Amino acid sequence: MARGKIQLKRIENPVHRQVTFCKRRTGLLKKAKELSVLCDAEIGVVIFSPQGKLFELATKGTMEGMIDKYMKCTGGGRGSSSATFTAQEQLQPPNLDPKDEINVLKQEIEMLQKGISYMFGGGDGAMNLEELLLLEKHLEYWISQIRSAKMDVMLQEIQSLRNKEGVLKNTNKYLLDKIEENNNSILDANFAVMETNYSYPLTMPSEIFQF
Amino acid sequence: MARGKIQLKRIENPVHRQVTFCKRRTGLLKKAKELSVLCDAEIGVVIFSPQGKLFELATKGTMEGMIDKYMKCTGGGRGSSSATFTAQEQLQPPNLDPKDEINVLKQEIEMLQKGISYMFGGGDGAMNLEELLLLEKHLEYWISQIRSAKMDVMLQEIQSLRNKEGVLKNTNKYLLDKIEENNNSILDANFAVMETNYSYPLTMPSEIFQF
DNA sequence: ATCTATTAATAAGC
DNA sequence: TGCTTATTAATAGAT
Repeated sequence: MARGKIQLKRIENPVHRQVTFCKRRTGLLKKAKELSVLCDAEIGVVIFSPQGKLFELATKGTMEGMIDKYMKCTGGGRGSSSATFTAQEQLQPPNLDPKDEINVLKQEIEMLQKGISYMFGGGDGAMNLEELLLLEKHLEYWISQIRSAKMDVMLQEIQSLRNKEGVLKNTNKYLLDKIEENNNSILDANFAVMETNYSYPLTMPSEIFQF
Repeated sequence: MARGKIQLKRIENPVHRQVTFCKRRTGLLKKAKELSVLCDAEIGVVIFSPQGKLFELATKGTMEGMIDKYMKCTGGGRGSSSATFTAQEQLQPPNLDPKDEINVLKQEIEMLQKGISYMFGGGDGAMNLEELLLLEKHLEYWISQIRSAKMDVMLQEIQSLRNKEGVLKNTNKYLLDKIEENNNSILDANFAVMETNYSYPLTMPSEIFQF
């Protein structure tokens, strides 16, 4: 997929093959993780390099758990090497084999980690313990900071508007008083002048003051 | 990788999720096959859909063979299945005594739970796994709901205050117009009346209108 | 399922 | 290995 098409056949040049193996292995595991996260799927990938080196990925729980699940699905009663782990299936608190207990605990941790990743959206599910501890320590602070920032802006806006409201109400009162006074002075003047044709409301429409 | 970036998190829309699952599952298996052919690697992929349906690929021999090979690799040589944590090529600190390992993991879990309790303030640290899973699934929804509720209240307040502001401004304008008119009518009347001692401001203190 | 506009992966080259 | 870049491949959203 770059600088030229590739042929879908074994790369003969050993160097090229090794480089490609490394790159594509990474890509494949990334894709598997993405699929798992995006679609809530449980995925296990096992890769043996030509030299027999193992690379693996289990997106939920352990690879052993995946294998057990796989065995059940395919109905294969064949115990094979995984017979050891079939007992792992949700045996409750009573006495667990240490290895099983470790697996159970690891699963729990992974789920907790995933939960936290979800909370923080961008998580790729690969947070380590140190990061999580730091997270724990500063979480409340972060949350309060973010909320407080948003809150400040909105409260400021509300306060500003309330101030405006107060000023405007005072202004209205002032203006109403003036009108009253004008009115009085006009009435006072009436004794000396002819009635004018002009008229205006002495009170404001009441709904104007309805809040 | 198309028509817009995607966020690396569970797709909430079930239809989209299903479609994406189908497409990416195909893509993943294709990539696995390519890697196997190009680099002469032996690859096994197991995918469980959210509904538990199984999809698999074994590029050489059978999946069972792969599993056996895997078991030999993990069980025999390299201690423990390091698949759980970050899955990939994470080398674990040498071999821990199983009992120690269990204690370490238990501590980790406790700390993670504490972290989550912190986030939710009221937590008593006694959440069980099921609760945590539920939490994980609905967390984003909860957060958005809570924030949206708060936001609604504040936006409503702001809108209400803005409305008040508008009404009050209009009222002020109306009142000012009336004063102007009154003033004019008084001036009109002046030709016939004696000058009165009464006076009033023709304009409002300017700072009243400063916002 | 099919069709594209885009993003993502990656072959080459250093 | 780790970058960078030119291209190809995968695929999100729409149909």
